[in-house]
Amino acid sequence: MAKEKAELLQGTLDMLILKSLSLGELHGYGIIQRIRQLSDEMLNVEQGSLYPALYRIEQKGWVSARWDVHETGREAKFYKLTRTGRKQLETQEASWDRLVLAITKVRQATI
Amino acid sequence: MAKEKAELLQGTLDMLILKSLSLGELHGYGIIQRIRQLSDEMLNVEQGSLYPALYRIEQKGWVSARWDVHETGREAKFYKLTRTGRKQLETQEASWDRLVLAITKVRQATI
DNA sequence: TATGATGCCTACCGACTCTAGGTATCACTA
DNA sequence: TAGTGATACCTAGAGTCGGTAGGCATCATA
Repeated sequence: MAKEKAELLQGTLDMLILKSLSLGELHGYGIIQRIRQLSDEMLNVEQGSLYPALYRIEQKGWVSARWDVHETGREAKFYKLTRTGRKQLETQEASWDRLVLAITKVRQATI
Repeated sequence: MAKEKAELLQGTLDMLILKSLSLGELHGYGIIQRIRQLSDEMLNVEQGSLYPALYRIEQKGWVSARWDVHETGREAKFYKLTRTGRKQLETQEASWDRLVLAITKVRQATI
């Protein structure tokens, strides 16, 4: 991982994928680019992390996939958020917020 | 895990332990209590998570340990942040801040 | 022609947290 | 006095997940 890239914590990748798909259908490689772009280059998801994650997420029914050809003429596998996936995204965002809040409390402690 | 407890993400436990020790020497069981208390009961560290984590952290030289008797008359193993540990805490807090910032950016995206 | 970007995938590793057990002491209560 | 819950330590094993490293194909560009 490049020196300036923030490393992902286990459990955050799913949320990032779901979030990027909530903005519209995307193929795998595009998810990586979207996350990198939206995070101002701070987050770099490795392909070896993404594809297994997509598989897991699809198994859980949070996304649906189909092969298609995009405007450049290349084939790619497009993923789309399902209704369940959208709910899951909300759940994960809420958990994230709780965790950030809790950790903030601990860090503010000065006793 | 109780329904209202936020689950820990892998990688956050070290920071919480180091932070709680930065407020003063503590024994293992006390670390759990301090984290729970400081987080307003939102974070509950399991013993099976804590003790191995303390061992790892001690191996890395971030804390030093000694057996002692505390005011209640009971024996306990007291942990103290080392200079290296304090540096590590700063590093981990900075990483955490970067990650939170990056994820916030992604989540704010609306395209 | 070759290199880099795009696009997909898998196998294996390493790190970490949790569950579930075990042991012992102490205070309190039925 | 027997039992229970809190305090205090520990370990083994399982499961999850992200990263590394590899492979393959296409396309544009140098």
